[in-house]
This record gives sequence, C-alpha cells and structure tokens, in this order.
Amino acid sequence: MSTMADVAKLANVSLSTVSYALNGTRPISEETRQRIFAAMKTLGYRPHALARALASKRSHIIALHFPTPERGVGPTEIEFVSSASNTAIQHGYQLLLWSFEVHDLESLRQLTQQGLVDGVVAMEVHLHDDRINLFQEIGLPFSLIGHPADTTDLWYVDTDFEQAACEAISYLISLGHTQIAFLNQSQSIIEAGYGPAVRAQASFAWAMQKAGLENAQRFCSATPAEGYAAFDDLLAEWPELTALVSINDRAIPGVIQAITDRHWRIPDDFSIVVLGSSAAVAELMFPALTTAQPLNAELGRLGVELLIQQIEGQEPNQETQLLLRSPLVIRGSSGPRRGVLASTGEHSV
Amino acid sequence: MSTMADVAKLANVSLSTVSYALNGTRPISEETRQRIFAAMKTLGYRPHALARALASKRSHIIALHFPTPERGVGPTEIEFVSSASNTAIQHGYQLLLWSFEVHDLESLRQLTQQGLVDGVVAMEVHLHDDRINLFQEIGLPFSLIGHPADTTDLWYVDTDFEQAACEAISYLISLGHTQIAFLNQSQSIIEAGYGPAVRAQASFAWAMQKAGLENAQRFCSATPAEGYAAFDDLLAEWPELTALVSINDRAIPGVIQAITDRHWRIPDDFSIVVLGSSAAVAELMFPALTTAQPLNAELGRLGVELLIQQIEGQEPNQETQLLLRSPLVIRGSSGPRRGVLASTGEHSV
DNA sequence: ACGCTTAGTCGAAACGCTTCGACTGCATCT
DNA sequence: AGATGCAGTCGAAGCGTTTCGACTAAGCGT
Repeated sequence: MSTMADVAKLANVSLSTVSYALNGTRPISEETRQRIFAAMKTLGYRPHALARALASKRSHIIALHFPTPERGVGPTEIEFVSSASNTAIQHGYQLLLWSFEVHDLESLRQLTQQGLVDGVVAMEVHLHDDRINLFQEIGLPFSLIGHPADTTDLWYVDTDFEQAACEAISYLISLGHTQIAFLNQSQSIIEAGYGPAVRAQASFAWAMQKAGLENAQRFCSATPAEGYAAFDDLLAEWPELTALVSINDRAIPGVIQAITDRHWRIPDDFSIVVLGSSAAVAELMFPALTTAQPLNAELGRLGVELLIQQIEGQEPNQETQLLLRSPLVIRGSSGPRRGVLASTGEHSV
Repeated sequence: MSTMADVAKLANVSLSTVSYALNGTRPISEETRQRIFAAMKTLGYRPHALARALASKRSHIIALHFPTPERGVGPTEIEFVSSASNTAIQHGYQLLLWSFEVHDLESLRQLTQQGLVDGVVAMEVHLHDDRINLFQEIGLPFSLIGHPADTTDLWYVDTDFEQAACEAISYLISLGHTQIAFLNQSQSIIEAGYGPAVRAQASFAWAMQKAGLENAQRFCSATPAEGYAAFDDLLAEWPELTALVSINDRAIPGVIQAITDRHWRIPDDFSIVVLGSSAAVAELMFPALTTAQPLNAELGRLGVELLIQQIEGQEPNQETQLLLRSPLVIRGSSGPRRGVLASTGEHSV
C-alpha cells in the first residue's frame, strides 16, 4: 500500500501539502491539488484509517452497545443494528458491535478506555442505568436508544410507549371493547426498571382509569407457555374480557392457542393489539398482529446521528431528546367487540 | 489518560521495557515486572488500541459483512451477529458491522483498503460470489458463513441444507406422508445463486426421487400473501398433498391461513416442516413450527474463529470447511399423515 | 515606498505504541 | 581462559497520519 509520502514524492510536494489537499485544512492552489490527486489516483492511494485516527485523536469509530435483553434476544431487535451501521458509514464512521450484557460495566469500561471509540450508542436503557454514570465519568460522548428516569443533559431517542399504549386503548374502545387486559413482561423485568414495560404499564393503567374502565394486568415471561397460562389466569379473574394489549410479543402465540382452545376466533371473539413489535414479527403470527409498531430503523439512525453530532460538537440540528410515535398498524388480530351493537357501554367495576 | 511513557517513568524503566512486560515479548525480571504493573495500576493505565494497532500492523478489528438479504432482513439473522461479536471480544478482537448490500463491491473495497480491519467474515454467500475474488486480490484474510460452488482454499462454515432437506423428508415419510411439496424462496433468489435455497431444492428433488416419490416444487417470495397463493397452486396441481417442506419461513403464515381456510387442521390434516428457521421464529407461529434448526450462534462463533486463526497464521485446530447439521426440532406443525394406517405406500405418478 | 495581510507551501514535531539492534553481566561449555 | 549464550534492559527508529510554526511571494491600503 502506498502512503502519503509516496504521493508527495510523485506529486513533487511536501507530505503536509498532501494532507492539506486531502482534508482541505489549508488552502492549496488548484494546480498542485490537481497534481496531488492525479498522483493519488495512479498510486491507488487510500488514507490509512488507523494512522489518521492516531494523529487526529478521532477514530471515527463508534460502538453500539447492544446487550442481549433479559427477555432473550428477540427477532425485533435486528432492525436497529443494520440501520445504525448504515447511518454510521454514511457519515464516515464505523460501527462496532458490543453485545455483552447490560450490567457488565467492567467490560464496558475496559473497551471504552482503549481509546478506540469516539462514542457509544447504548440500547436497552433502564430507568436507572449505570452505564450513563460510567460514560459521564470517563467523559465519553454517548447517546441512548431508550431513556432513563432522569434525562437531564442526556441525548436520546426512544419510542413513545405511553402514546402507543393510549392509542391502542382508544382504538380498542372505539371498537366497543370495554374489558381490556394488559399483558406485560415478567415481573423481574419491570423491577429491573426496563423502561418500555414500565411506561406502557403505567400508561395503560392511567388510560383505563381515565376511561372509567377496569385495569386488568398480568406479568408474563416471554414464552408461549407462560402466555397460555397468563391468558387463562386473566380470564379466570375477568371473564368478560374481549381484548388484550400486550408488550410481550413472544408470549402471544400461547395466547392465541389459549383462545383457539376455547373455540374462540380472532378477531371475532377476541382482539389483540401488541406494542413494540416489528412488522416482521407481526406478520409471522396468524392472524397477523395489529401493532403499535415502533420505527426501529429510525431509532437506530437517530441514535447514531445524535451521537455523531455530539462528537463533532455541532449545534444539534434537531431536538436532542426525541420520542417517536409508533403508528398503529391494523392487521388481522383486532376487530369490533363481539355483539358490540347490542351492548355498548355496560361494564361492571 | 496516561501513556506507556508515564508508566515507564514511574517504574523507573525504559519505555520499551514496559512494552515487553505488557506483551511478554522479551523476558523481564520478576522484580521489574512487579514494579511496572504496580505503576500501571496506580496510573490506571490502559494501552491505547489505535497506537498499538498502528505500530504492530494488527488492528485486532474484524468486520462482519452482514448484507441485508434479498428476501428482506429477517428475524432469524440476529443470532449470528451477537454471537460473532461476543466471540471476537473473547479473543481480543473487535467486531465491526458492515451491512450494505452484497453487490456493493465498491464500498467493500474502500472499507477494506483503509487498513482498519485485519479480516472479514462474509455472510449471505452466493454460489458465485465476487467478494471472494476481491478479498483474494487485496490479500485480506476472510472467512465465510455460507459457501460458494468452488470452495478451493476457502475457509468457511455453513449449515448443511442438504442434510436438513433429507432429514425433513425422511421424517415426513416415516410419518406416512408420500405426497410432499417443497416451497422454495423466489425464483430470482435461486437464480442469483443463493446457496441454501439452491442446495435445499436440489437435495429435496434428489431425496424424493430416491424414495420413488414425486417432486412437487414451487417458488415463492417471502410474504404471507405469496405463501397463500403458492399453497393454492400446489394443491391445484397435486391435490393429494399432505405435507410441505419449506425454506421460506416468512411465507408460512400465508400457508397456515390457506390451510385453515380449507377447514383443515395442522398437523392432523397437513404437516409443515421448515428448514433454516431459528427457534425464536418457529415459536412465534401457531402451531409452533417443526424445523430443521440451524445452529446460528455456532455459525457466528465458528466464522469468527476461523477468521482469527487465519489472521494469526495458526495451524487450524479444526477443519476449515465445516458443514453443521441442523437438528430436527419437532414442534406442533407436523404429525402422522391423515388416515395413515389405512393407506400406506399408495401414491400415483 | 511601507508595513500588513493572505494564499500557498514546507519541515518537523507530535500521536502512543512495537520492535530491532545493541549492550551488560553472569552462567555455561570446551 | 576464552568463547558462547541467554536473561534483562535501553535507545532509537519506525507505523502513516495531522497539525503547528515559519517562510515566501504577492496583493493591498495609505
């Protein structure tokens, strides 16, 4: 591989001139610029990223901390990743993938202190997330996909799960449903402070209360078997249930089976709306799920862009705390309440 | 951040001695080693990855070329990625993610010639894959997840789709099925030379012929709607069909719906076996799919390990061309042929 | 005609490491 | 006793860039 020195020699200029020509750091006469670029071309010169990084103290490498979620690595997560990588490359950065678990602060500290990365995008943010302290302590730029309880001075982008929950409920109510349950993630995940689950749950409770409806909730780990059991439990307690909102897509196949085993049909006898699932997942189920569908690719893109703006010390060209709506995509799993025409508005406490 | 020079000064040795102590490149007396490590500790010294990389001509960074598949980015793919990243880190490497498309050789050339990466793991390998020539021309170490038609001198790991297809067929035959169809990916993907689809198809044809059965095949793009249509077509041509083998998981929901619309039940009236889907996907469907389930995490790990062995010029501690079986995991979508006891072995041509 | 700015260029010093060659003792071999 | 070898250490020359200070020549206002 040829170096800048080779180019300089061939173009008959000094090494630093080549650098200035390449980066536009200082003015260069049109004529020498031509000569230099010609020389680069004949030599097939490519700047050496590592050397550049070392000298400029900017590696143009960022990391995506993509911890395997407690609920298991799910099919929804991939969209972030490729979108983030593409965005990074478009901006002249490279994206490293770190996928050790959230609480492995020691690994995180080691990797960040090697001077390799200019910044980190952190996913799977919890309400209290120690990684934030770590980054601040080290003085490393970072952005978040997700957000903690205290968002002072943080740059983040997240799905607005509160909006998603409210919209799902309004939609179901508009279809005549009044007995609606919320199927959450497992209790331990809530207790660990996993934002989406906590916020969706709170928002569900609030919206139901505001609508004067009963708040039926159930924790559930992310397996079909648990989904099945959870559905039975919910129905035992609230036999009039006609609809379910869930943020736990991996439990849904169990719910569907439980419904089928009752000889009910979806959506004629029972409606399901899922929060936070990607289209790819929603369309694997039968019937395809109605979802409040997060803009995952957007999240990945914005997370990276926020980080890069921070690294480059730009004035942000947008808000630095973004909540993205997740549009409700209506598919086969939801419909009007059974017999809705005959019985609007009657619900017991 | 402190540097090796600081450590050297504090420990009262020369800079190079610190380097030798750190890397074990030359013998160092126990006493000075102690002093050096103590100094590192009090200074909180961390070696600077970029500087090390520049001096040693080894970045300890590898890239995973993870192109978005033609069939769309699917839920199955994520397992590779986090497994690859973790493996890399365990071996002291960092994993970059490149997710531009397979045929974007120009991007690939640019990124590989920056001197940033020590090697590349390439996914989504086609029967004729230009990336291989590119890597060989540049002289960059690489390994493949997947394999092309000509495997001379290549280091790769792949799922054995031929085994998977055969095993699926044997299994179905053992359940009494004799009219079995193969639901492929779309024709354009086959024509592009996408290995898994081509091999599974060929293997299906071969195994059916060997069993004296008819070879019913259909192309199908990766959507439920196409799956629905494809199933209808198949049944129009072969009305006695009782089972389906597919390598197209994203079309399956359509197939399930088509079956349900016929008032058939799975698996009582019709069996489905899917090749190449992860457990996460199989368990999203209802009934959960019987699959020949590739060991994706293993593939990711082995791909990275093959690459690292190559980079470090080690004698490979294993085969360098690996085909991994995908164990048949029997779930709810398959069962004995309807009325099998009364009618074994009769099948028309 | 004077100093002052500015465009255009050069040389050299970083950046933080690895690695080569050379040096000093001291133990070992013949 | 002399040669040989090895453990242990040092200094200096890279690795391929960026960037700082300095220099020259030309253009400008007064």
